[in-house]
Amino acid sequence: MPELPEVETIVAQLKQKIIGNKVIKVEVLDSLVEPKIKDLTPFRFIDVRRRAKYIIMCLDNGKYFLVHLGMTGLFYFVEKAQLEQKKKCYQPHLLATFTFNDGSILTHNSVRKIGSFRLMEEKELNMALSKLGPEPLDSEFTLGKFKEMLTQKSRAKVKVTLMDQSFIAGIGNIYAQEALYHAGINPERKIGSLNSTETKKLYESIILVLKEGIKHKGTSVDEYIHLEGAGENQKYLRVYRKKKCPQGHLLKKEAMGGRGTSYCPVCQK
DNA sequence: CAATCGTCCTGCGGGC
DNA sequence: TGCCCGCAGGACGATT
Repeated sequence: MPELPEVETIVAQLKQKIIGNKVIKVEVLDSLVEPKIKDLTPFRFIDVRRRAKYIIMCLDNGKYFLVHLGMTGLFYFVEKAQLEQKKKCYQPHLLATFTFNDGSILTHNSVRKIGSFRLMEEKELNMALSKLGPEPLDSEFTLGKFKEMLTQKSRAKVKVTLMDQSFIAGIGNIYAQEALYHAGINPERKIGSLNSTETKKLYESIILVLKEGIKHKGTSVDEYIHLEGAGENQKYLRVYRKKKCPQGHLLKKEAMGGRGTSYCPVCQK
């Protein structure tokens, strides 16, 4: 599922491929968006950004596409010369198509359609993003800041809190489990029970597993691929969808916050 | 305030 | 062999 590292990877590649290109045609298969895209073209993309798990595509007319990939959202960028031979890759589960003046296309696809693709004015965009917590890879996210944030949540379970987008942005079920294993913390622990050493370790582990994810261009389990193929981070996972931890201990799997959660009863205290 | 549940959606794998 | 069931889960709103 696309979390911070997956979205970061896609955004970096979109920047390379679409900034400055003139869009001459847009099709979005969503009854809420369709009326809004009348008379939108032509326009150019002037920037692509990430906030939490959202992709923000900035248009040169002051409008924005705010995209959430849900669990199965993908982008394909196809050069004009390859449109025919690559049909099988970009046709299934098609939700949106941008056609550029050089004949290349950008498509958005999603098997389960649990995501969103909205055209917004700046005010709406800021409203939609206003409730998100801090970015874990920002320089402003310091250990001191993290400790201060945790004091507001002392009775909540640590795993559920890491996945709370209003608490901290961009962490989902994969990287929450990976960070907790790396930090040696049981996902069911209450925030208030973490001592100073554990808090520091968790802070460092969050940053480490997210950076690992970006370095490997995301985790390709189920549908996720980036614009140039599959990610590699699934090769480096420690507990997510695993039977044993790297130490060889049998993992436990329990539902937490309605999500499957694997953890090691030996390594994670 | 915390936690859970239902909702959206569809492919796939397990079980019989 | 084929079919049905349930699981996978990000975000959000309602409920406990």
